Amino acid sequence: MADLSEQKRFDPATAEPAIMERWLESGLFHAPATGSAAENYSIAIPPPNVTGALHMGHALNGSIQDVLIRYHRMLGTNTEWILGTDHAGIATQTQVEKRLVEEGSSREDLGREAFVERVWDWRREYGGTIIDQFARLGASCDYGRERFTLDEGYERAVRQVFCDLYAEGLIYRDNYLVNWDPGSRSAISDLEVEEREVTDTLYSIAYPLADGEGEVVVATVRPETMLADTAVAVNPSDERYAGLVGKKVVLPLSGRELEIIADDYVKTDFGTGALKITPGHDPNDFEIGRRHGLEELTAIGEDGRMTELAGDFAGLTVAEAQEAVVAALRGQGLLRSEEPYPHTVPFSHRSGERIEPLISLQWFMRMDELAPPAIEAVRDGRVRIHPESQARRYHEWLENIRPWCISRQLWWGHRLPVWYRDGETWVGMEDPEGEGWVREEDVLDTWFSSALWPFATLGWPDRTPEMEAFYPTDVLSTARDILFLWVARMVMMGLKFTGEVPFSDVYVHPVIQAPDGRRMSKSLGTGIDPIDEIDRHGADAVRFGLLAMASTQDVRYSRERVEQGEALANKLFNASRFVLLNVDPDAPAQLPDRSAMTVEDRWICSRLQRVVGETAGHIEAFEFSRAAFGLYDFVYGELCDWYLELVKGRDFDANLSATLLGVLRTTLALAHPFIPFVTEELWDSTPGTEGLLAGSAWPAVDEGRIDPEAEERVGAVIAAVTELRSWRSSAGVAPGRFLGARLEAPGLEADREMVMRLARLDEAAFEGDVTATVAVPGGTVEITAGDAIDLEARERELAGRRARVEEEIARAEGKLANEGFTSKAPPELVAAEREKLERLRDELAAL
RNA sequence: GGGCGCGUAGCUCAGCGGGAGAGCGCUCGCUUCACACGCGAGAGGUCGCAGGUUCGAACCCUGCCGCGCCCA
Repeated sequence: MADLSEQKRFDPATAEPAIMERWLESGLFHAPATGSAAENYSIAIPPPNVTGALHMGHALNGSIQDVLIRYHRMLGTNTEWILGTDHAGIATQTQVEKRLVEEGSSREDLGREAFVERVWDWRREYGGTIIDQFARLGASCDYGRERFTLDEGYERAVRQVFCDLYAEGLIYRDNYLVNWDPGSRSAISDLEVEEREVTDTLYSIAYPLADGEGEVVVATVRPETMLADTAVAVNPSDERYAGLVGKKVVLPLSGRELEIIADDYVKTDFGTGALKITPGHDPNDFEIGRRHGLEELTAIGEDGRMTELAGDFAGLTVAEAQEAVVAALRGQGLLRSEEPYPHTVPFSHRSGERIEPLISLQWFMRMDELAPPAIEAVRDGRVRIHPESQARRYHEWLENIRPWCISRQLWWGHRLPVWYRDGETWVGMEDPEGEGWVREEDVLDTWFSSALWPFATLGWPDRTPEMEAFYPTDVLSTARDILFLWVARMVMMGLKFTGEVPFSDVYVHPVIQAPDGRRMSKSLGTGIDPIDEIDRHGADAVRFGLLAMASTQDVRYSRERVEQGEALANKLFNASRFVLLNVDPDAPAQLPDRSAMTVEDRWICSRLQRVVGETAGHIEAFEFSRAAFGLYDFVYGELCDWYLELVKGRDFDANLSATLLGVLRTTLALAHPFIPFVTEELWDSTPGTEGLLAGSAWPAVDEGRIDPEAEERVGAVIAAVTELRSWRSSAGVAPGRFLGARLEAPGLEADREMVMRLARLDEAAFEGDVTATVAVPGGTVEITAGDAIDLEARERELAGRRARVEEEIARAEGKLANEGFTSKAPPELVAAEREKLERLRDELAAL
């Protein structure tokens, strides 16, 4: 590293790449596949979308996982962080299709095989982007074991799972109402649908009774779907329609007759209380239709245009058809009203287009048998969800689980291992033999393959050494929004196919919002690129900032926190400079005996022991924000502000050198999981270290170094110096000026030198009239300031202080006079209150 | 409509039964021999509102107001 005496600041931009290089070369990130999963520690990264670029969520999650991984690696555990990307069916296909359009070509022009080859080209060229970005963050993943959900081995795992589930009847083909995304021309799952608020028009349409005796008025926002109506429903308890159930109406514009049925789903207070039923184009109607055995007609095709069933309207787009239908109804005098109607409707998360519910022949997976074991696994604690409150949502989702539509009308992905010939269907690990087989065109939902991630990445279905060593994994860290989409499915699949839960702890991290509280999103323009932030502030700063933000609730991105991290890295750098430039580098590599240490040495060691223990506890409890702040507070509030200042007057002998170096090494190790770069850089320059910090041991807590007496004494020194500085400032004493003073406080006697030096007081110069008396723990300091003080400022401040102390005395007296308090509050609290009162009275007297 | 969560210093957030905290910002002062990405000292809050429980409530309970997210 650069010459410490010259370099006054840590420069992440020059230091980071070289350090990452050393880590990668060391092989530390690559765990040997030895030992059992029970003794090893492993995390499977939530595979980022291969088309993706690192966003704040990745950066946060990467920082969290890296803290866990580095911490456990330092504990000496064989630690593996499994890295990889998922093939992101729709997103990747769309990306490549866009390029083809720019080239004046298209997917269809190329044909399936050539198109898929193009996607592979694309993936080879750009698929590594996000992996490189994780490296910028300092993520200590196993870059040598990178996996992709379309790898050959992975493909085999997917096929195995499909075939097994098919053989068991859990995977089947059926006509079903699916969320059709006209944008991607594919069915998508419920979870890829996003509800948005829109204002449509609610039309009331009269359906004449077939017997000519009046009409039934129905309300709908989608009049064009009436062409596929197969019933009209009313609530069975609705007296207005009691006599009509079982009768028929004539469907306008079509002439078909529809039966009036009764179903509880219909709300009596919505619209007219009569509902047109269109099983082919509405999810609720579909359910009602299945209950009543209604015909499922289709008036809208997969291309978003009206079908033959629509008669005169055939060929029109949905929007055009709506207009035409409304016009026709108006012409026939059947349109009773139209009013604006705000409601939420589904949109495709992928293409952004409005979902068209359509009936189509799709592949489904039954979840009702897989869900209960996954519920049980969380209930009995084999999988623990943090924070616990998230478990409830996991349960609710699994308890109400529905069949999962797993087929997608795409070319990029795992093509279903299904072949058809005449009426036959072939599903198997091997392709069918014989002529005339036609393979299913559809591919599997990307999440189907992602659900196998924790074990398919390790070579399942083979019993590989990797499976043995790293499965089940330990922790899965993720954002809330894929708790169902992914986490629940991994648990189900893990239990089903490996017999074990895929991880024992799920940590659900908060969502980082834009500084204005909106979602961070590229489309809203509210995104902040973590790589830009790393360029500006350094990876350590970004990591620290994000971890500090990672409390229990969603938070707005706070650049101040990142700057705080930057400051911390720099502070540590300079504290290290101070130590390294002053100590005897040949000092012993062990801490001196307690008996050979001064009180402040024992104090910092004691404090450091406690902080090490607390930090480990916070990491293990997934309390990253507390851990980060605890580290910051120690470095600033104890190590730099007090210990290094206390040490400045001393001779840097072997004992002090050994202590300073020991404290520095422990502090660097403690901070390493959070800010790995700067700590690694400094480690390299610190005597008594060997090899890389990333491969060194987490500091062992030495109970014998915990020293309540030293903590008490130095605590008193700090309190006294703080009081004295405050007095100096308010008295307007020039900061550099030494004043004569006499310390009269038995408790501080042994440490008077430290108090006097840090408060810039001089006992030898004590002479003349005492101009001020400052209360310090257990006594007073009398000061002879002569003309050094601004009397007026001092008097003003003194009056204020007196008032504050009097107020506190009054409060304490009031409390102690309250019999409820003295009799019911814990005795030690009452005693503490009495002590406090005495102290305050002393202080007042001193003032 | 159901569920979860949040309203604490100008801003972003900790604290979740016994003296209101941090970072940033602000004010004053400092070339104090590691750091001006620094040091020291300060100002600034009836802890959303109203009730209740308790000797004691920012913290527990109830209601209301405002905001966010998830599921219908």
